[in-house]
Amino acid sequence: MKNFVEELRWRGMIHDMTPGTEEYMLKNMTAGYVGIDPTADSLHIGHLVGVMMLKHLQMNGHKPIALVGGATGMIGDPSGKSQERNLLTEEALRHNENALKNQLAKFLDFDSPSKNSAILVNNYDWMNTFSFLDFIRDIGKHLTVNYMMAKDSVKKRISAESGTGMSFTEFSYQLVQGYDFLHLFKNEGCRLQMGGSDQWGNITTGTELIRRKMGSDNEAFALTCPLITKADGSKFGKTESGNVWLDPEKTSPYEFYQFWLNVSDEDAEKYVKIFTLLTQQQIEKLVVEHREAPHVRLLQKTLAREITIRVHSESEYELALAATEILFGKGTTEMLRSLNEKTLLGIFAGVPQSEISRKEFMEGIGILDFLSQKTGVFKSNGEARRMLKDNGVSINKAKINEDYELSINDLLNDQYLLVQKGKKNYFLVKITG
RNA sequence: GGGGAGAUACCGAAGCGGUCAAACGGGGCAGACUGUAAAUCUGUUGGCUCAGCCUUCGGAGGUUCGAAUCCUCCUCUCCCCA
Repeated sequence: MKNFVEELRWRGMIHDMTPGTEEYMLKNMTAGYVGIDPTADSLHIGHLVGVMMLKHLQMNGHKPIALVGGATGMIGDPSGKSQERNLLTEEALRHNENALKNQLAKFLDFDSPSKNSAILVNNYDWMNTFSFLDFIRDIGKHLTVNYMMAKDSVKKRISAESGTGMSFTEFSYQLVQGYDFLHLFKNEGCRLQMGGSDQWGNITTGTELIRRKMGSDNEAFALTCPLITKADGSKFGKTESGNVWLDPEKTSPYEFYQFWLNVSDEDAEKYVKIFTLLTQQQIEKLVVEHREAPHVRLLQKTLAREITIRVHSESEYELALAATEILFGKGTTEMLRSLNEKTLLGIFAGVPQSEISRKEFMEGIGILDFLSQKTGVFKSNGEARRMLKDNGVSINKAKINEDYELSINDLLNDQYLLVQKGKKNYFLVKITG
């Protein structure tokens, strides 16, 4: 067996683990699982650490299990939450489960002929038919409320500061998650649960339950990774426009690529270890090169390339790269004009778009009206006016001022206008009809 | 049930009869610098037909030439005592 734990260790992906985990895994092929809440029909990059842990698990010869928390998602994990969660319907759950599996397949091999093929399970399938009475008798009996109350996630919610209190439903969450582990232990021989460090409490409820129910010679293990942080203290995985999703409909490959490219130097060193499969030697070499010439942003580019190709595709990556070149590189009006329609649309796939009829355009539109009312680039005429005054608006990569008059000569491919607010915000306007 | 404090723009928070579209801080956006980074500096941050006008200070009324500021009622939040 390859040393899975060591692999995670040098990558900085271990926060805590139960004693004996490393020793056991060196000797035995181990099935391990990570739980994913099916609250949406796409993963976002916050899920990626868990997914990468499963990936390494499989690459090191162990068996990864992705557990979709259909049942637990219906309850809502109280960890780190200050409020009760909304509950999902079964229909939504199934839809989400499917979508998640497709995305996970980009990382994990679900169809391997070997014994460590990845599998996907949904705890709804075994919790669904588990009656309340059976559950509290067979499972609830094994753990004391005292034990459950001692968990941080519970303590925080019960304490006086959080005025809302905690429902019985959420209180029982850890027990349900704990039972998942027990179920997988019995049915899949699963001995390891992994997750973010905030999951430690929930995971150990599972190992505890297994020990009490199965006897102390049946060991189960917990392994958590540190919460991903950003050097500036803001939350990882969020941009101004919200979550960064794997689904190209929610976050375009271009935006996705940009997210990773914009990572700070400090974070890039961490992330390249966590989110790419490059070897230790390769990464060390990259880090050295990066430090010699930080402005080249070798780390960010490598990081962005690796993840974009894995999540999307080689060609999506090429397109994102081309878009980046034009938008931020030495992109000029001439370059824009030289693009054919297909390339143009490909590049700006993730950019907000709006339409104006040709008739209206030909009749002449005032620049203020165009920027606010007609296209929504700015919320109000006042804002548009200010930005023009501040030299913050470009059309087709050329700065314009308040006196600018739009004409047919501005159209790219005879029907598009590229409006730019500041350096980074693009809008594509299409002239229709 | 009794007593007290409060509700101001994206958020926090000043203002307590006119000079208030409302100080200050944070956040946002833009400009300069730069590596599409960080830090820094500058501008801007209700709307419009923009030296002017219109709508905003929990809601509804009222007093006044004039109200975010005073009065009445209502709604909500927080604190203390039972």
